[in-house]
Amino acid sequence: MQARLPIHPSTRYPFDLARVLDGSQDFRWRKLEQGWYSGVLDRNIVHVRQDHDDLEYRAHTDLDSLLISYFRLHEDIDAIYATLSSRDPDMAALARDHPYLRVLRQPDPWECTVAYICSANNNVKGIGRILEDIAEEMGKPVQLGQDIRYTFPSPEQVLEAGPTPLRTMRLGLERHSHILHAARQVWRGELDLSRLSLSETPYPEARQRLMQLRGVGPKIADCIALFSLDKPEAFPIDTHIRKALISRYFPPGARLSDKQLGEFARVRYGKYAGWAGQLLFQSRWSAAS
DNA sequence: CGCCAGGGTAGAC
DNA sequence: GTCTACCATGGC
Repeated sequence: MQARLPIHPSTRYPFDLARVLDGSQDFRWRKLEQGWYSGVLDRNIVHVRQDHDDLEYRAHTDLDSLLISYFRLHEDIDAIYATLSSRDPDMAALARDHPYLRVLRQPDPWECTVAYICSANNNVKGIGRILEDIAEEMGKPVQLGQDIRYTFPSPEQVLEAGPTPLRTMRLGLERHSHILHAARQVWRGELDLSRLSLSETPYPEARQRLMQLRGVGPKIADCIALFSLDKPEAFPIDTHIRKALISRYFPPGARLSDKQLGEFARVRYGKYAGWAGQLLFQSRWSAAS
């Protein structure tokens, strides 16, 4: 089926599909012809394209609510940017320079967890390659027209496949055992990811639970919380963010722990600190030194 | 060939 | 709490 969704119009911070998807937090989007993109969301293959203030899509079933949630089409993006800008002149400038940034709401926290376990000391291309390899090996094929993709395997599917395929994929850095361990924790119910996404589970608790997984430290826990658990105050601190914060707000050579930097960011940027962090990340190569 | 990539862990002090 | 070696692979 084909369908079309209205994009909540924002004059100041317009929606731009290509800029949202290219090099975004979600690694499995592929570019097709004529502005179409191919993705797999929650076991659905979907093609999306922007037509002015509409989002067109092709899929097997009605994905209106899924796409509205994923792209935050009904959210007041202006309000988020306005909050950040009012709190910090530096953020106002960054918002002007990067008006197309959106933190996507990824529907499957499990896939997000695996993705960011694989992000440690890796680049975007490498992360995407690992995710595709895992999906092709252990997921199920889904087809739309000539486009064949693979669903991301559930923890159960990963466990059924056993340790051998993950090992032979040579993921590096003990990633295969981290993924297997995480699959066990989730499958046994010792870690309930869907419960972490509820508002009754506050950010600090969600973060702490995630960090009980092997290969999930503070940075990766924050990525999972921000991108798939609806915790906008989560503030992932990597090497770029560390440098950006210190160069903008502290004397050169200042020594601060990541914990101190995270607290600083949440106090300074407020509830949407995570969005501020993404703006800093976007400007990582253009930032004045 | 060497260096880097959106870190995490374990062990040392 | 802070510092360090080590982890493994692909891209350039």
